[in-house]
Amino acid sequence: MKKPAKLFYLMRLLELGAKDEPVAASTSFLSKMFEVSQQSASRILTELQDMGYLRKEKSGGTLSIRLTTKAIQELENFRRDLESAFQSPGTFDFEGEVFTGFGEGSYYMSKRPYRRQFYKFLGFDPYPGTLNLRLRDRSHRRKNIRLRSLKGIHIYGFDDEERSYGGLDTFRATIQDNIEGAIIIPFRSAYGHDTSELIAPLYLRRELDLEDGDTVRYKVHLLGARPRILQRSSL
Amino acid sequence: MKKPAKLFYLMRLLELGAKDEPVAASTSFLSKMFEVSQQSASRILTELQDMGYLRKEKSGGTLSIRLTTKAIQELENFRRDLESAFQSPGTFDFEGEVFTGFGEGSYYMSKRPYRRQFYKFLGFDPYPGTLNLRLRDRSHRRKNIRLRSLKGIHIYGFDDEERSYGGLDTFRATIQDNIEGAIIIPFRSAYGHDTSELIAPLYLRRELDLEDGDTVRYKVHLLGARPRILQRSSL
DNA sequence: ATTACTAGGGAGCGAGTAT
DNA sequence: TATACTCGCTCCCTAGTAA
Repeated sequence: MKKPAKLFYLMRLLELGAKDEPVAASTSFLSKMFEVSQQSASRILTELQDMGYLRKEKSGGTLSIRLTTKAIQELENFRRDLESAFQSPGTFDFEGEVFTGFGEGSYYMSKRPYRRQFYKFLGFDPYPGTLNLRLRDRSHRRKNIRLRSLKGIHIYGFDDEERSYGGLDTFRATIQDNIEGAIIIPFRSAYGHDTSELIAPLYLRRELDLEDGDTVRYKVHLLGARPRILQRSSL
Repeated sequence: MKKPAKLFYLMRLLELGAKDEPVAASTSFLSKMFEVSQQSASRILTELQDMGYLRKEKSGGTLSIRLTTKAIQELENFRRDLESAFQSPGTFDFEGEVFTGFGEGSYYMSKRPYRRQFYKFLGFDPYPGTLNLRLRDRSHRRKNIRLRSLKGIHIYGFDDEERSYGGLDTFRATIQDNIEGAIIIPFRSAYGHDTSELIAPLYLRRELDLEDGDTVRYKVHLLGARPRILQRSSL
C-alpha cells in the first residue's frame, strides 16, 4: 500500500477513536468511513495489520480495531510535517542523534578555500568541525533523501599541494530553534542517507552542551540562498 | 486522482513553499519530491492544475508552481481534521451556516414521545425547535455523509391520532465549545447531506445570539451514547 | 448478519520517446 | 536541457460469492 493511502486510512481510524482503546468496527462500516467497498476495507485492514499498524481483535463475532504505537507515531510525524509546511513553508524539520564521526570534519572545515566560500555564500566562517547526526526516524531519513535531491548552495572543490577536495552542497539551517548554521552534503560523503552534518559559526557541542546520543532538532531552509547573518571576517 | 494522494502531493508542494509565492520546480525535480517518475510528476501536476489546485507558470523554460486558495483550504481542513483526530478522537468537527428551515422542527420536538426518548437517551429535554445549519465546505459535507452511515442513538418513531412520526438517529454534540446538545438525523429528512439539525436543552438562537448566515461550530461525539448532562424533568 | 477469497476490469505507473 | 505523449504492465479496485 502506498504511503498516502496508508496514512489516510490510519487517520480515519484515529478519528474513530482507535488510539487509546479498541473501537468496534465491521468491515462494511469501515467501507463507508474509508469510502471504499467492503471488500477493500477488509483487504486494507488485513494489510495494515500485516504492516504492524493495528490489531484486529475479534470478540464474539464483532471486530474491534486498535492502532499500534507505530501507527500513532507515523501519524504524529505526518502531523508535524503538515504543521511545519504551514508554519514555515520552504523548510524541512529534522531530529537527529549526535554521534562522533571520523574526525575528518575539522580537517576539511579548516581549509581556507572552503572557509572563504562558506563566508561568501552563507555569511559566516564555520567553526572547524562538523556535528554529525544520525536520523533515527524513517520519515526523517526519507525526507533527507528528498533534501539531497534539491539543489543547495554549491561550494566548489579545489586542489592543494597534497590532494584534491571535493565539492559539496549546503543548505542554511536553524539548529535547536536559535543557532543559524548550515548542513553540508559532500558529493563524496563518508556517511549515508541516515546521517546529516551540521556546521555553524560556533562550536555546537559546547554551545548546546551536547554529548553522543543527545537529540538535536534542526530546520533546513530550502530556499533563500542569500545569507541572513553576517560577521566580520578576516578571510 | 484519489483524495489521499492528492492531499499528499499538495502537501509536498506546500512544504516547498508554493503557498505565498510561485516555487521553481521542474517535473524531474518534483519526481523526487513526490517519489514517483518524472512522467508521473508531469501527469500529476497537470491533473492538479485541471482540478484547480495549482497554477503552472512557465517563465523562460522554467516551470513555477503556485498553489491556489482552493488547495490551501483543503489542506487546512485536512490539518484541522488530523489535529482533532489527535485532540479529541471519537469526534467529528463541523462548521455550518444558520438558515431558517420549514419550521417543522418545533412541531416535532414538542411531541411527547420524542421528548421522553430524548430525555432518556440524551439526558435533556430539548427546546422545541431545531437549529438548521448548512455545511458550506465540501470536506464537511463528505464528513456528514460518513457520520450518517454511523449508528447513532436511535429514537423510535410512533403514531398519534393524526399521523405517524418517523424514527431518527441522534449523536451527542458540543456546540460552540460550550453547549451540550445533539444533532438529529431523521430517517425521512426534508433536508439533504449538506445540512445538519441541532437540538439542545435551550434556545440556541437566543443563547448564542444567532441570525441567518452566522457560522456555528460543533463537535459531534461518535461514541458514548450514555448521557453526560442531566436535568430534572417533568416528563 | 459477518469476513475474505477469486476474477475481471480499470486506473495509474514508468520506459521510451517526440517535441 | 525541458514537458508530456503513447504503450504495456502492474496493482488495486469492486462484484460475486463462499464460508
